[in-house]
Amino acid sequence: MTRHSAPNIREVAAMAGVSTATVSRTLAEPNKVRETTREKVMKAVEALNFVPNAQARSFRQRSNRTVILLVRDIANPFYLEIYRAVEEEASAAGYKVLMGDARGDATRVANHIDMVRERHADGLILMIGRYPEELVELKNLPPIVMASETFEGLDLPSVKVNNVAAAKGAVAHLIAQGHHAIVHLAGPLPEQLASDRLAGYRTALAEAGISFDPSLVEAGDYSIEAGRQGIEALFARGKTFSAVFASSDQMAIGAIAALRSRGLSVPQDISVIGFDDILFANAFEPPLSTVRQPRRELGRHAMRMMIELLSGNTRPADVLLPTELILRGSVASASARKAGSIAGKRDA
Amino acid sequence: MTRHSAPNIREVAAMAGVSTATVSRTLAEPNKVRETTREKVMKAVEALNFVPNAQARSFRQRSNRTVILLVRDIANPFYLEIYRAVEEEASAAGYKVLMGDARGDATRVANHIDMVRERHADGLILMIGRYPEELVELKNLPPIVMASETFEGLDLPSVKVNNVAAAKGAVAHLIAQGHHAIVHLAGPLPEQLASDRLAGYRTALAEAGISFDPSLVEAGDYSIEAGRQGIEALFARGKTFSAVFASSDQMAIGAIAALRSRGLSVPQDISVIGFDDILFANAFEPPLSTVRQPRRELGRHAMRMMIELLSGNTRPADVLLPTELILRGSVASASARKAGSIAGKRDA
DNA sequence: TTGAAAGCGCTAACAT
DNA sequence: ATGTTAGCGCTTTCAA
Repeated sequence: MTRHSAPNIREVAAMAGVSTATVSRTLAEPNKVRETTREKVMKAVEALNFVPNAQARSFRQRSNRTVILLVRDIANPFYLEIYRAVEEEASAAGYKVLMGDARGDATRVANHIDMVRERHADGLILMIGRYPEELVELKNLPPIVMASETFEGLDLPSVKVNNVAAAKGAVAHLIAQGHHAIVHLAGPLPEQLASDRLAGYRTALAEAGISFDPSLVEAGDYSIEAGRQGIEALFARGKTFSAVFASSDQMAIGAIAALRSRGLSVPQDISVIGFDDILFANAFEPPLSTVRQPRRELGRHAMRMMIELLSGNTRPADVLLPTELILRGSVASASARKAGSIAGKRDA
Repeated sequence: MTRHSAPNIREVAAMAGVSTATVSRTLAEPNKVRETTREKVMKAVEALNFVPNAQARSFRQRSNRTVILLVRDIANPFYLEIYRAVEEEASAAGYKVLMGDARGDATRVANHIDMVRERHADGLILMIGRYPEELVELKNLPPIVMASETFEGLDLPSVKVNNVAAAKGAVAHLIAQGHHAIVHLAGPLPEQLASDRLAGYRTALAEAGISFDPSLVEAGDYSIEAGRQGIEALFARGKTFSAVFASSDQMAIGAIAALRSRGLSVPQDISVIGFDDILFANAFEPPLSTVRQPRRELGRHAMRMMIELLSGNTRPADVLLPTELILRGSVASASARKAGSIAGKRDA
């Protein structure tokens, strides 16, 4: 005689000769039951191959220990390491992580917010740049933590890097190498993240006494394709420049591909700095100079803040993480540029 | 007077002056209630801002319309497009997708299997190469669909490409270009996927009358780093070769980086073909020749098969998808190689 | 077409 | 230390 439906807690209790409460306790807090009882229960659990129904539990407890990590674009490798860190931190605390892909589509964002309202998940870690309309009408916001990006004028707990300073540092490096006509491949303006990096770019120029030329700025969605298109647009407008500061490694890679297809090489003709330091940055040719974000820390903090938000009632403190300018082969000095080709250097 | 807890179906029923059953029906099957009733109910729903509790619903219905997509390594962009397709197909059918990362770690796989046993999810789409021990003891397997990879000796519904034929085609192309000493950067042997591609490689050699040299094969986990290490290992053993067939684009990219750091250039000195056609393949320098997998179709089929498995009781038919050899700049003919610049000193 | 009522499987007061 | 019991919010027979 074979069982076909999963056993429930009552059957275990019956077999062990105890109440369902005792079975529940044995499984949840084993040290709160007498050892002999625990043994009886565990024997029944194993005999019946009992697996507690998590749905019933989370229904009862009104929490399913699941959070949604909603990212701007899941195809950007930048988010993967963040996901990993979030997931590690989460599973250590008994949480699950659902990764969602916004793809710049408002309805997709709305769907994920609904999942929280419907209690599919307890909270939302947001890595998107635009404030979702759906949240406006909600009187009680669900538990939300912002990671990497923030919305202007909305006070949500956040963890991010100092984008203004990071961008300024990257551009200052280009200027120090003798570059003056520097393109900025920005994120989608006027989002906060994109604006911050643009501000850093402008500050670096200003401090070097270089006047800001808005026509050297192209906005895009951080994708390879956006980088390609940004460069094409500049050429189409007849702009000349000797360096590019891109707001993502993907855009930098797209930009380099576009430059190459115009017969320009990097860094001999044009220097390029990206942002993020994705895994591919170092394997790329030339190895990409970039602003490294501490993704692991970003993810860990985001999840920790979420747990804090979910368990306590305190609003977690905002966190600002440091960046690091990683110099590889995609930048050459403007003078070397005139002198000729410079071989790129790669990390171990 | 502000509400602080979410309203439940009973409050809606009370306000609308109907039973909870009617509210439930209005929301689930609106055409089964009289229009006037429907209007009353909807008015109450809106007044109270009622959002049905999905946890209670799935608890009651014993299904939460969630499937887990468990991938080998979430850092490999190959899986992202698959995820997208799975997610699209899923959300069209009212399903959610949870993406899990196996990272070659058995306990991580076990955790995800437990999630299904605990009814956190209804089914499992597996994109991993090793049969999880945990499944052996289970008498009733949870609903599982294999995508891209399969386990030998276990009959699970699967969707994948013809790896033998695809690998054979890629290697045959290298041979046609005059290459004889061809390295194969394989996946983790003896997994099915890795074995199939190795078989294709061997078949192509055999058909060209080239004898198989096992020391030209290096196994790895499809990562950039694995590609790099594979090439280093070959050099360490003093092997010479003029072409590389890698079992993933990531390995191909790692291989090219390693070759470059040895002063060898691609394709002038060494030709390289990858597998997958990830987004970066085309932006890379040189643009990577590769075997394109129909990721979108792979994902769509996997999810459709899962829905079929979950709703019907039929075992979905296996699906075999075609691949396409994409020729870009990373392959040159062996004769052009002799004519052109030889930076490599290793192979005389 | 609608309502009454019985749970789904579990946990957490409260009682013993 | 253990048992009793009352639900969590919803769906779904079954009856009316």
